Amino acid sequence: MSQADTVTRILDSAEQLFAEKGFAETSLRMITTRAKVNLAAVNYHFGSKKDLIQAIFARFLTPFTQKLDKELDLVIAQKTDPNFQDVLGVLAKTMLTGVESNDAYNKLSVFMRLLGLAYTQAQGHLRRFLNENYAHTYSRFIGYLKMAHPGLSSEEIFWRIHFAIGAAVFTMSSIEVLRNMAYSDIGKKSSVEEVMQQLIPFLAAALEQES
Amino acid sequence: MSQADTVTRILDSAEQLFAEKGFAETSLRMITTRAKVNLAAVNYHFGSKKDLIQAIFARFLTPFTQKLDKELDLVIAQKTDPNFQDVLGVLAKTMLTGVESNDAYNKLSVFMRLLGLAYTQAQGHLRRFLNENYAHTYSRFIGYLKMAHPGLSSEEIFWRIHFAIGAAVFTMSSIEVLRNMAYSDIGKKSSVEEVMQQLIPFLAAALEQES
DNA sequence: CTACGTTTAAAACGATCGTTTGAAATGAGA
DNA sequence: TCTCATTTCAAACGATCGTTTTAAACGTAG
Repeated sequence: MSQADTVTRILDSAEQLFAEKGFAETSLRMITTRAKVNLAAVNYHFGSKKDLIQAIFARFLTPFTQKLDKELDLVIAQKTDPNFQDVLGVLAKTMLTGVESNDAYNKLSVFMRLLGLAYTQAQGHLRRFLNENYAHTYSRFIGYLKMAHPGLSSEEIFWRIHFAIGAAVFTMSSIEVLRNMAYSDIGKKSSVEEVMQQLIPFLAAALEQES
Repeated sequence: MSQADTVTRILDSAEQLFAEKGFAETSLRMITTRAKVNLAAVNYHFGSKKDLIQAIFARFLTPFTQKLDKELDLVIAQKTDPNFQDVLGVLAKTMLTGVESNDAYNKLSVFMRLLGLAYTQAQGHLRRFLNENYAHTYSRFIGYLKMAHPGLSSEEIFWRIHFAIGAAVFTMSSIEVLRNMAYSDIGKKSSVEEVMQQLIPFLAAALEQES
């Protein structure tokens, strides 16, 4: 009972702090202080700092990829040849499921920032972990996109997807910096939701362009 | 004489290592070892690690923004009302000036990775530094984009530019990871140049879309 | 209540970090 | 050649890091 509390509080605090500062810049002492648990609790419950980082990604990604897999099953069951928008729609739907409140928007953007860090910061162990556990669903998703757009080469699909991921992840990664810049530039502080409503058509236009 | 060598060797080594590992993950001892200079040389010549980071950005950005300013002057002299492509073309031209060799491509991608880190990693001092020294040229550039596309609101311009920066910076930031992923996915290792030739039309399509 | 596995607590470990110190080496001008 | 400011060097500083250790507190089954 109190064990679960400790584990959850560590995960919550670490997630916040890692998203704010990055992995190397966040010490276990910061995490345990914010979580109001003993310093040794991280090593006791998770083993090491690396294992803690992987646990944070697993907590989000495992249910996420399960949900994504099921949604892909659904679309394929309805339509043997889903088009580009169908496939992208599955991703959008999965990402936004359960996202109604502003709070949920923030959780999503926190996790996208972590995803950005996973690419950006070295952390070889993390890339290995993500590859071993989630590459299957990722490949499946990319595969459907290829099938939906036979006119595009595999390379074009691959790079466009990652350009799009880049725009999304970078924006969410530095959204606080950007919102402050936007505020001083245009005098208005956009909400996270407003930013996403600008981002989606931007990505759609870029992904679907003719080559 | 030997001073300039020491300073330059430190800057070169630090630039490489920061781009590979990030700021916090790179120690002064790694830098001075690779540069083959004494550990104390960094503090002697630059003052502190923070000052070294700023010096690296200054070495690239100061001549870059000067060149960009001059190119903007040129375009304005020729055409009082440059269109969207004119303004974006200035940026592309400035970025690609002197970039013929593969080596120069790599230098450009190294610096874009550093720019990505500047957004991503906390480093409040760096954001302050960049803002104090280069915000003027940045604002000027954005201003011309607004003038060229009066149909778009300031917010739309702002966010689209940063979506595009995100796609570019993220791609260049994680280009080695992505090239390896692409290699295992599609069996071919794209060159940096090929990736940029895919990126440019992607960004153009996204930036210019009708709303 | 007692015994025992689980969890928490305080303290210390060795390693590494950025930075400072003081002396040795260097090199150009008088 | 001697002088003196500049630069390099080895060594050590205090601080902080992730991790380990050892014992105390806790909770539950017998």
